[in-house]
Amino acid sequence: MVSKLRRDAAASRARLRAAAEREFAARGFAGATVDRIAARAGVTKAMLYYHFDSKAALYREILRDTFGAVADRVAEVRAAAGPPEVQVRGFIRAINDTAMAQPHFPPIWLRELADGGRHIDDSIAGQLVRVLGTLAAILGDGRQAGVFGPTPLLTTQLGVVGPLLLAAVAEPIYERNRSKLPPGPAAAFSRHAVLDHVERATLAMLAPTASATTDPARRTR
Amino acid sequence: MVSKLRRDAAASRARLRAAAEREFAARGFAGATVDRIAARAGVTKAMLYYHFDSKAALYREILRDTFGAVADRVAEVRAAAGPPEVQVRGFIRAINDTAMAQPHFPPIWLRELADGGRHIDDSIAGQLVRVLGTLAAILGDGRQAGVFGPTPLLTTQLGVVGPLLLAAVAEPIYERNRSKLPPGPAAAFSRHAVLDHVERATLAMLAPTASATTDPARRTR
DNA sequence: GTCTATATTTTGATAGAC
DNA sequence: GTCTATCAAAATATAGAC
Repeated sequence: MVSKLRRDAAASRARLRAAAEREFAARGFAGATVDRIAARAGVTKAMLYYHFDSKAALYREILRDTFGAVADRVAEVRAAAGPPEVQVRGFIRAINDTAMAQPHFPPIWLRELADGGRHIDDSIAGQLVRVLGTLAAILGDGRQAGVFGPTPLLTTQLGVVGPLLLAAVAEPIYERNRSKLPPGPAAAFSRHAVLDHVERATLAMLAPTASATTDPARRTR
Repeated sequence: MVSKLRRDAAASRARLRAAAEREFAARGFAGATVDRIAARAGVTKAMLYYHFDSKAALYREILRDTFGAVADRVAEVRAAAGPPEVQVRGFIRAINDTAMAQPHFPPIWLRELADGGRHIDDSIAGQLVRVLGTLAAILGDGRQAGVFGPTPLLTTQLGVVGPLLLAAVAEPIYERNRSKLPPGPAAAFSRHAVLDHVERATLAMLAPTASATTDPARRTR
């Protein structure tokens, strides 16, 4: 019966993980309560402390796995090689796909940024650096191939994740307040349109002729 | 001595307001405590409850005033008239200026979005609608003048505020982890560069030739 | 592995003196 | 207007039975 017990234990743990992802996404670390997480998972609070050391440890495990999944996805994009423009598109789509497939990801990332990265330990930071490192490698390729100009790494990342993350969390708010918004097709909302805008804006910024995307005050060319 | 008392009372209230802005920005509504707000303000918790009805009421007052200030600023941009492109630049700079002048604004807005707008009452929503209405008017002008194409209002807004807000909250995180980031000028960070990117990307999207910024699946032209 | 019951701390909010 | 002292609710975490 060990296998039975193991399966059940794994199931409880998985249910707690999923419940915690939803709770942390909806209310943030401070706003979440272990009571609600356990209730959402259909188990008791004591079970949560059997499977996880603490509320903070559970939260950090989610951060680590989520950013790790993003890092893995963008690493696959880079491993598939291809022209730099295609890899940049792949990077953008990897972020967007993750945001779509794991709805807890955008609100949790936004809150963590607003928190100044309070819960980011070394292993979580390592995943974030992996993501940034992959983007840097893609941009470096493009620069060497002459298809990209001087590449402002962090501006590029913010230009990608900013609109994509905000679109994810703003969508339900827009829907809920549709009556208050100006009517007509101009105010229609589509995450696909945001993704499209990000792709165009990013590739335009990276084009060799767009030299002014660097701060004029410190241009070195 | 009424004036003396009044001045002191106003000073306490102002100190509490400022302390609350910092506390809510750093920790969010749920993470903030009235004890810390009072301590930061140099008064006691009882004073906080003398000047404000509750923690939530204090928070909502800050939301209302902050978004109201943004709405006022963009309204000034529009009132100054000028060509649509200039007004769009002015809109973007108004958001950026507010983020620079009131550091609590970006983290609070990001958290409120991640929260699904939980604390947004009707009067706060009214300020947000004012901002969006002003942007819609600017884009409408440009469309009528033929200098803008079909104008996706919400995509435009997200393309503007996404990178600007994220740049504001990410700056200290980048600074703190500079050693972990790839070295060299490519990884240098500049909020001015982000602002510059947002201006270019937004105006490029609005150009009449950029018809594909609308979701292809629902293009109606 | 899972539960009930409980200990402990923190926190929002108030009473009452000055 | 401002403070000290305190209450009551909520929340993290654990003990101990099954």
